[in-house]
Amino acid sequence: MAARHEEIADELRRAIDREEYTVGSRLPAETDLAAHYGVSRGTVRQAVAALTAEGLIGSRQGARRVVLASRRSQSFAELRSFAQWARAMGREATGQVIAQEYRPATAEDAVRLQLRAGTPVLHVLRVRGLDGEPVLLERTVYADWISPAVEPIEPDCPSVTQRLYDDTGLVFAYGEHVIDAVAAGAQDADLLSVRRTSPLLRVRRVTTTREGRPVEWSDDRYRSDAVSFSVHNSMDSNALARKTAE
Amino acid sequence: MAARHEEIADELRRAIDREEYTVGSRLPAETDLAAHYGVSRGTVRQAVAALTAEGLIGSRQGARRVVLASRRSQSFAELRSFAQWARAMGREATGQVIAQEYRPATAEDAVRLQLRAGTPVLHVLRVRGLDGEPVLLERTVYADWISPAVEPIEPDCPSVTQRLYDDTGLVFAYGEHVIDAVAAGAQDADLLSVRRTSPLLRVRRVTTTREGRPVEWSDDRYRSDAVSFSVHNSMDSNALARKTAE
DNA sequence: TAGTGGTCTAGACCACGGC
DNA sequence: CCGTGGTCTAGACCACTAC
Repeated sequence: MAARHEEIADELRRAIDREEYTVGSRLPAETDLAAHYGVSRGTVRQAVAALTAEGLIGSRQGARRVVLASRRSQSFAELRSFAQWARAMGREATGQVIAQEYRPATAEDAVRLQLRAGTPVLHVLRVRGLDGEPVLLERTVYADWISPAVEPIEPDCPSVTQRLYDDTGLVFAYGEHVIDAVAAGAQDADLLSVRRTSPLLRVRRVTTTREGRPVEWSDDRYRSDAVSFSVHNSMDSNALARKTAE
Repeated sequence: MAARHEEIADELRRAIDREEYTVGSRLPAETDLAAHYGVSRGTVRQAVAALTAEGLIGSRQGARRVVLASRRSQSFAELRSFAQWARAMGREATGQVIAQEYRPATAEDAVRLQLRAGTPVLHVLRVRGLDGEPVLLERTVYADWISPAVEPIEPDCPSVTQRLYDDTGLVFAYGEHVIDAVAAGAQDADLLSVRRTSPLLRVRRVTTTREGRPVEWSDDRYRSDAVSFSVHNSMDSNALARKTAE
């Protein structure tokens, strides 16, 4: 099933969550772990590399690895899908399509989705909520080749990601996010039940397939009193960068 | 000097930047790269793993690696330091301390900086700008053990990170960022030259040493018309997570 | 079916850290 | 000094892709 190094990484993560290894304490040496799990040192190194990338443990040449944190950051799957993220928190995701229509791709659409300008693309305006409370307004544009699979989905489908996976086998694999803050406009305020000019957290994102083919791009606006983003950085995974406005 | 796998990773990054390998094209097979660079397959794999974590290339078992992007995301050093980030963009970073004083650590300070409540900690309010235009308001609290090195720094020092490295050898290695949006308060508006209630991008962050010891924590507020954040995700480095407000 | 990446092994040497 | 992690090698087998 899963690779041996993944099993070992999981066991170590669980041990840290159980506080068998407490924050600040040292992990056993690579050779000891290798002996304990009956694998070679290389396999152990694959496992601990995953935890290091997650920021769970730190390492310095010559010294034992140190446990840095116990709470795992959310998984990639939870990031990709609003519904999966909600479920992981024990809350119920809701969704409601407000408007849905085909429009010819603008120049911007064409660049972001890597298709020809004028190609009909599907625009969807969707409000999403946690336990019924609206927290997110999504303005999404789907590429022409995936639109036929999106169009027939029921307006109140709680997880579009899951539906697309079930129907087409599509897995969202890579994404680029640009995060800033905007004042709520009239439509934003109305649909999110906040006052006009309230600060909203805006995330503009492009989602692609595992092969790098763009699937959708979206302007997401979150109620900032309800949702925030958390980014963890380490020397190994430098995923966050500041950007100036164009 | 640098490890061989890092040299190879650098060469591949440059080749992609030069568009020797264009977006969408395939990288040579691992065995070919190994032969070309005169190293073993394992070393090549270390190199391409770095590019994969950066989101530059994608891979699927059985198929050649594919080039996904050409522009590299900013380096970790640029993220950690406002001045280094500005310089990388060809702009000049400015800074001005507005207020600086010692206060006893609150319970929150004590938890975030892992020290005892009541310990005197250094609070610094600093405005930072790009080419003279204010874009960022930093409210930073420094741990007691680093405060003596921070206190004597000139109020208009453009790079505190660089000064601390020069003076004490301290390297910021890990950080946790929570990002949301807030409306500008009276002081925010005044110091950033924006109207009250303007949306600001807020980043609350904790910086630690490589060993995981907290150095400082800060409430940073960016003018959202001037700065945004960009996050790249891949299956390998899941650094971004949504968070609900507590 | 041949090629390719994913996984794993069993060694080796070096640089750094802690005692 | 000895233990540890960082690096590297030269092989092996398997699962999956592309043709």
